[in-house]
Amino acid sequence: MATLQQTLDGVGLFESILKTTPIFKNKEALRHSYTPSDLPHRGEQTNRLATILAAALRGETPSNILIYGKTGTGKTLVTKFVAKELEKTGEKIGVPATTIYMNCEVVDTHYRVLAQLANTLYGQEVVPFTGWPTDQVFQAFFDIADKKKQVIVVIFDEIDKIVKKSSDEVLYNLTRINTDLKNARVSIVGISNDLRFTDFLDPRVLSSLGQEEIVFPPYEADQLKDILTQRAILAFTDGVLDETVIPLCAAFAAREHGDARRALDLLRVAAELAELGGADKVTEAHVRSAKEKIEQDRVIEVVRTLPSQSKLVLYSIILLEERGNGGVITGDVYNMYRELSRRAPMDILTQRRVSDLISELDMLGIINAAVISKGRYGRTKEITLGVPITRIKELLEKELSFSNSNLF
DNA sequence: AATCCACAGGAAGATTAGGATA
DNA sequence: TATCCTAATCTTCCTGTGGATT
Repeated sequence: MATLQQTLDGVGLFESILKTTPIFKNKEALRHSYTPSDLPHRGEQTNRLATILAAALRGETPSNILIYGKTGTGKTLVTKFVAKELEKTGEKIGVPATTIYMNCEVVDTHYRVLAQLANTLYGQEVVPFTGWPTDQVFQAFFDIADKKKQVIVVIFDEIDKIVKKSSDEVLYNLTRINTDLKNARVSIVGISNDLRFTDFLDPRVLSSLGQEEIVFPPYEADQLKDILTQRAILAFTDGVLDETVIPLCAAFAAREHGDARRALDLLRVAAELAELGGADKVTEAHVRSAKEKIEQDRVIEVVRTLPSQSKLVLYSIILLEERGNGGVITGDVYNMYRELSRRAPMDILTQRRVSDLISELDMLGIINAAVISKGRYGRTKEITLGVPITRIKELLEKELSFSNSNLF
């Protein structure tokens, strides 16, 4: 230890960092994936879910369940928690209950769902990523499932994704599978962010899937405060948080549909900023900068994943805004856009389409586009940028020149 | 009051990409 | 593997319109 200390003193780089008390004790406790042993303000939902699934332990088939709630309301956490408890208890009392968790953002096709189910039950890669006919995969899953008497609880997280991306056919098959199974029983838990996603569902699937429904309401500000306090005790060294920090994080997150993830992110990023700046306490100012940073990162990410035509439209708007002779309107943007795509060269879209792209950028919150009338001089959209441009401009120049170098 | 700009934004058809199906 | 389907993207053509100007 002494030699290490000497080395550091010699280099001097880490000196100041080591002198201050570290802010984090255990950063893991702030991650989304961290499962605390106690879930504040979700007792009611936990109990409902456990009560329904308890049927599995009595050897009956639990009702299928649909769980609704916006992002960061604890749906996934509660479900995973209950699922784990169910397996644990099942093992203890000798009633086999298997739970399979699946995130439909990743596992998003009919084939992949069945392959994942089969492979989890076999405990190894029996079904390859691709290649088999879908009904053969279904048969493989069916066979392994029915080998022994057991209840299989399949959890579809973000179930709305799979319905939108492919179809509800898998769900239909799974809801009917119990009539053919001799030993095993399958029940389904669907988790959805989208409250209206049942509109897209086949009514036959819906009636079977929605036997029970559990709603997770957004957290109130003081509930968020409790959650943050619970995590903060684990995550931080005592006394590094100003007392205004947690209430402020909670208030910001409550304003955005009571998202606990957002609240935790704010707290974590604020503390990281404090650490980076060499501060020994996290203050209100850090929370405010954290809010800005998170927002910027979000925008950067959105811009990065934009289709290239939209990027070019956005770049045109930025150039015009910088030039700064008054309000930017659709016609100007289109002329600039056409000039740029001609030079690129890229396909040139019609003004009608570009107008829609501008509206989409508006929806994403990157720009503000308001329809105004300039009287004799027509009706148009007046466009202003909704976010600071420097980082976006750099990003766009990098990405657009990657595909061609004639633009700049 | 009438005109008319510069688009907005709806409808419908064409084109295209990627997944489903045989 | 080929081709069939579907949903998303894009075009063409269109009607509608707030208000400064005449």
